[in-house]
This record gives sequence, C-alpha cells and structure tokens, in this order.
Amino acid sequence: MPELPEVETTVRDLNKKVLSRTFIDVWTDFEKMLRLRLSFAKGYGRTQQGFGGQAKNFKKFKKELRGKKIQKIWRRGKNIIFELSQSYSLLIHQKLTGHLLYGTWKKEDGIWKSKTSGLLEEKVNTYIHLLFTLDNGQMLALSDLRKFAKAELWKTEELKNSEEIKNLGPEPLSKDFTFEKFKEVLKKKKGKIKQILMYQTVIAGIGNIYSDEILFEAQIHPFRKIPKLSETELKKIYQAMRKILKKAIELKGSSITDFRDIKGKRGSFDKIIKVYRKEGKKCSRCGTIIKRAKIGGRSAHFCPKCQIL
DNA sequence: ACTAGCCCCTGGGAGC
DNA sequence: TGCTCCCAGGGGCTAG
Repeated sequence: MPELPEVETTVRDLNKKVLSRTFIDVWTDFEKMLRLRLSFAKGYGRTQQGFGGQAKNFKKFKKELRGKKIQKIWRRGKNIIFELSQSYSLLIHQKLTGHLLYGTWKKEDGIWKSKTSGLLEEKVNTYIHLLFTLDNGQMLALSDLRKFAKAELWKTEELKNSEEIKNLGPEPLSKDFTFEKFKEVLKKKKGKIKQILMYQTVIAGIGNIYSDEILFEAQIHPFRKIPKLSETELKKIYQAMRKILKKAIELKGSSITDFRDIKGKRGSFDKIIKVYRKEGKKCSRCGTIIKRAKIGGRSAHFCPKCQIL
C-alpha cells in the first residue's frame, strides 16, 4: 500500500513526466472516487462534512478540470497534490491499492490495454478506474483494485486551509522535525506506539508496513505504551523512523502488496523488509519466529524476542 | 473532545 | 472443482 516512500516515489516521477502538462479530458467508470470540493460551485455548498459532496455530476468535474495546467506537484503525508492554473488543485489519495501510472491506453473488450511498450505487465490495467488525458497525448491513469482511492478538485487556498490538510502531523523527514519535536508530538498521546506512529494527525505518512519496520529496527514492541517509553527508546524510534523512510525512498518504495511506480515498475524495499507479513518466518536478527497480533483492527508484525514488551 | 468500531471494496485463501 | 465465508487495510464517519 502506498505510504510516504511510495507516494514520494510517485511524486518525484510525476514531476519528471507531467509537470507543465494540461488536462484535456477525464474518464471514469467509478464516479464515487471523484469529488468536487469547490465551495463556490452551485449545488456543492457547505455540508456538515465541510465543503462539497460527491460529484454526482461527473460532467461538472470534467468541465472544471479541462484546460487546467499542472504547475506544481507535491506530497503531504500520503496525499498527492497537483497545483493547477487558475488556483485549482487536484488532490489524489491512493489509499490501499491505488497507483498512478503514466503512458497510453486504449479500451479493448471493456479492458484498458496499455499501448506503452515494455510497460505494465500484469493486471494493473484491469483496475484502471480513472484516466486523465494530457495535452501531449499521454495519459495519467489511476489503477485501484479495491476502489478506495479518491481524487478531489479544490481551490488551492481552500485545500491548504482545509481541516484534512491542516490537521496532518509533521512530515517525518523534514529538517524541522527534530527529536525534540518528535517527543513533543508523541507525548500528547497515551496509546500504543505502533498505532500512534500510524496516526496521521500525529505524524503524516506512516502506515502499516513502515510502522512495523521502524519498530523492528528500533527493537521496540509495537504494543508498548507511549508514557512507558524511555528517552533512549524514543530516540531509537526517531532514528529508526528517519533511517527506514529514507532507505525506502532510495529503493523506490515497497511492492509487497501491489505498489508500482508510474511506469508500472516495482519498488525494491520489500526485498529488505524484516517483519511486515513475515509471520511464521525466522527473525533475521535472532532466528525467533515472527509473530502477528491485532492492534486497533490492524495487524502488527514483530519479533517477540528482539522487541520486548 | 475524545475514541472504538463500522464501512467502503475486491481478490485470495481457507474450509467444506 | 466450486461454492461460501472471511479477511486485509486508510481513513471518513458515527454512536457512545
């Protein structure tokens, strides 16, 4: 699933490929993943959830997006933000199984077939639910097996001031995010360390894979409660977080589930994954069998010997 | 203001 | 072989 390193990989690739391109057309077979969140648009006024509502009218979404030029592409947490001309922004969250792909496709027998050579083996094309045509004749596709991903059109200022962006915690790799800051944000919470690391309002961008890997690296049990962690242990977690995330970006993310870069290529961090989905396998450090346990409806993977409760 | 738990989805694996 | 059941998993939302 795309977490910070995967999203960062995607954003870097997008900057090389689609910066300065203009959206010409949009296609979807799943309108639910699109939302118009323009406060001024008729029929999309403020609701109890904030601005907007589901883009029941796909035509409207298409009309607003057409002709907008991509001026900047950046990441905040696991969100991809395309800043467009006329102060519009397109927000894409890939959620569990979404990934953006760049190339050309043609629909044959109801299935999108890739026309880009050497690209996209496998089934990713079957799961294309959103397709943007660009002014250079190329396309940007959102492939998403589980259809949880979303694409939202905003006015840039409103997006930047939105609850969902403003409430995100600090970027774990930013220069300002020192150990002192890390302690400060964690100390506000009392829960189990793994859950808190994945809490987007505490720190933005870490999900199940990297929280498991960070805690293995730091030799901290995922169920440890924040207030019980010593200064030394917190430092270990902080250092492991920076190390693991940087390494994962360097390796262009993990493809343990189905992440691909925008050319459909796998990342290679999964080759060095130590615990995530390694239940029943031997710990690379001590040989003990890796365990899996439920935490807040999610599974945590850890070495019961190296990571003492 | 908090948080636990449901819900959105679909492929894959288990059980029969 | 083929059916049914169950599960993963980020985050929005709701009920408590």
